[in-house]
Amino acid sequence: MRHWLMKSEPDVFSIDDLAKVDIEPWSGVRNYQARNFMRDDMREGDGVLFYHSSCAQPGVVGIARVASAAYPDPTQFDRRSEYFDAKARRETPRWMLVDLRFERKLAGPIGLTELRAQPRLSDFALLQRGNRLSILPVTRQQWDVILGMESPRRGH
DNA sequence: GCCAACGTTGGC
DNA sequence: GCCAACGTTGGC
Repeated sequence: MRHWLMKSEPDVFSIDDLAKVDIEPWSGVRNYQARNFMRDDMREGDGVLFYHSSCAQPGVVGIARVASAAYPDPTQFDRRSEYFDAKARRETPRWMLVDLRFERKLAGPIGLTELRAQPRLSDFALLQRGNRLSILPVTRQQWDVILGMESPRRGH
C-alpha cells in the first residue's frame, strides 16, 4: 500500500466537507504530474493525508482513503464547469481522478510549522522549496512520523 | 526547440 | 497583498 498527501483549500472543500459526503470524486486536478499519480500509481485503499492549504492554518487535518481506481474526470467534458477542457475527448480523456473516502479527522491539526520542525521529515516533498503539487507521495516512514505527531486524544 | 510572457499556487 | 517558484502557452 502506498501513501499520499492531497491538498485542498478548506474554503472550497474541507475535511469536514469530506466527512459529510463520505466519498468525493477528486475532480479538477489539472496538473500532469498530479494526474499521473492518480492514474498510474494510486490503488484503492491507499492512505491519504488530507492537507488544508491556502488558509490561516495550513497543515494535515485528517486521513482519507483512495476509494476507486482512476477514471476520467467528468468535469473536463462539462462546458459549464470551471474545469472544462475543450481539448479533452471522450475517447482520449486527458484528466483522470480517483474517489476519496473519509476515514477520520486528526485529534488536532498538524501544522506546516510543526512539520518543518521535525528533522525526520527533511526529505518530505511537501517541505521542499517551491513545491506546488497538490498531490504528493508520502513514504511509509514519513506517514508514521507524521501520525506520530498527532496530539493524544483526551481521556487516553 | 527556445524562451519570454503570463497564470497559478500557496506561504507569509 | 506580496512575492517566489513553477507550469503552460505561443511566437519565432
